[in-house]
Amino acid sequence: MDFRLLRHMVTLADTLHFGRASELCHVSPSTLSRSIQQIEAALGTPLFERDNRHVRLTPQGVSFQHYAKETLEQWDAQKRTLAATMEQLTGDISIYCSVTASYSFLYELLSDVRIRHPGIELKLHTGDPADAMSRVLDGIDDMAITPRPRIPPNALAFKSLTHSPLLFIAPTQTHDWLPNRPESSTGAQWEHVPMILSEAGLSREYTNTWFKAMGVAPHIYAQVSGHEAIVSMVGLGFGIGVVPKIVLDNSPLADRVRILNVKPELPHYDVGLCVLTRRLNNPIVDALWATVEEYHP
Amino acid sequence: MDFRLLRHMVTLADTLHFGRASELCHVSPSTLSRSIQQIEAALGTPLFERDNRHVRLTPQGVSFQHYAKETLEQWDAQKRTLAATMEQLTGDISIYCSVTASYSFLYELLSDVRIRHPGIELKLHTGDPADAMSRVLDGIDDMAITPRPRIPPNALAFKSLTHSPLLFIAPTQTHDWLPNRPESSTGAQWEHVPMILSEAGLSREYTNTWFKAMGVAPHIYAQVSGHEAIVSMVGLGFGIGVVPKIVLDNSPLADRVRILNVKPELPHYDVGLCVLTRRLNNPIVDALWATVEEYHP
DNA sequence: CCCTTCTGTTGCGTAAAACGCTATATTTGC
DNA sequence: GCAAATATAGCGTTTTACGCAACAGAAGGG
Repeated sequence: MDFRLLRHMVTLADTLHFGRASELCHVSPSTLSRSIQQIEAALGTPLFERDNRHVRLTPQGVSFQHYAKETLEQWDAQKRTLAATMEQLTGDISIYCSVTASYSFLYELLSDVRIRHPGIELKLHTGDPADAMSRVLDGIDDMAITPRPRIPPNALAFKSLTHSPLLFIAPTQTHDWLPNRPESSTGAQWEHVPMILSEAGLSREYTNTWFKAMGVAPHIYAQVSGHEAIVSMVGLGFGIGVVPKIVLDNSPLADRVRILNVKPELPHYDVGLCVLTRRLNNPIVDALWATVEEYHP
Repeated sequence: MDFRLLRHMVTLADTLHFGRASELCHVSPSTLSRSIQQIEAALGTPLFERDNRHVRLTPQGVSFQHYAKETLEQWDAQKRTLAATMEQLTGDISIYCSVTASYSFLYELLSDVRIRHPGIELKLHTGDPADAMSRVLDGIDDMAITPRPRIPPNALAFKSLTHSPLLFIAPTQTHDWLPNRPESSTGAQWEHVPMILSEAGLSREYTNTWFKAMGVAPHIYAQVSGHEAIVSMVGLGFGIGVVPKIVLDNSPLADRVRILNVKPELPHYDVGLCVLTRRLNNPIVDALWATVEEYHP
């Protein structure tokens, strides 16, 4: 069923005259006649009673006339709606990040996006940064804040936002298991220190590498998902943790822990935004990406 | 815009896969691809983001998907509605008749029609029978109760329902103007009798003819539209009236008037139903007409 | 890193359909 | 009874739609 047929039907219902209706529709009378026949065939019921001289709506015709008018109106309304949404960028973007990221640098970035593109709805999902990349690769989220991986998958685009040192943090209280000279670490000093580490993710990989270089296996007291919880547990005195400095800066429990001046230091954390390369074809994603680029060229 | 395109769009939106969607739609992938392009061209906005490997709805696509689903559903609903109305005859018929007709023989006829075709809505318009034929010819009413005209227009079909003598009625009280020997009428007897006649219509024509045969012009006291009012005025003693017997039989004022045994008698009144011949193509009109035929073969 | 597989799109020849002109049948009004 | 009006069927032409095959780009595996 073509909308043109509906228009023909409505016009004929208004004029009740094939000749005049066909002029209004800019078609020949025979075309109009066949249009009506086509609708009637599709419905299985006549819409007009007609002879060579008179045209009159059947009860079914009256019903269908209302239906057709409404349908055509809804079509126009839909076109107008879509035209309106085209004026500005409209749509959702979901971003996966840690709680810390949502508190710190991400906030000002998104504020700016919001002002420039009020039509874009941002959805922020927070969770363990270790899951970030797989969520983007699987298309669960459009973007994610994540430490730059050592070998970025080439389907992903990555843009650094900030660097942050990876720090050892200890409780403010003294404990007998604290390494006495962390500024010149040895495997023996660290062998029995209870460690509170990420279950997975880059910080865990770096820590593992660090311990391997020390020649000992870490004594893992707890594995935690999410850096924020590490601060809490360290603050409670359960052990020594490893978190990026930025997490500490944004933690309300920062005064319950202290930074250990450990040497050798852990590598810096290169935190950035990642996105599927092909998603940059999406104008909304691209608009956000472009905004990020201005902040971090 | 063809509904088939909408179906294609909805299917693709559900599967997000051209190959599978095209199978579900029983078309080739290329056809489906072009269908989507056609909709997008009509709307001026892309509905899907797609590359050679991924298909994804744009915000506009989400909006249009809902629109399309609803539109298709309404189409199905409309088809179901029309199919339901096709099961039984549905529609309006307007019948024009006198008050008397609506009280007497018409009532049982219409009761029967109502039982047989509950889908037919009967609209009864009452008024002066003199207008009946023109209202049918002008298409104001579908049918009318009317005395059979002497020369029926050949666009009209007519079916006798009942015969009724045309009667002279007089007040029950005596008046000096009453004809003393109506059973052998002369022009002199009737010359000064105040007559209460229809403004128009067959009863008036017959009465005019009758007076012409008497060789006098009637002394017309009042011209009335509608026979029922004639009974009232005669009952009040204003003059002698001419009405069909059937009107008298149904009048609550019948005991206020008496029938004059006038000779020569007026012709009988042949009351029937009339309809435009071409309106008999209408199944509803035809159904009613067929019912009448059973009553009056 | 190359190769295979998968998948949406396009070119093109064919098939279908839609369109308008004309003729026709029928009705209406004078 | 004749002329004007009017919806519709026939028919040739034009437009449109369809599917096959080829293509292009992307993902996944060895």
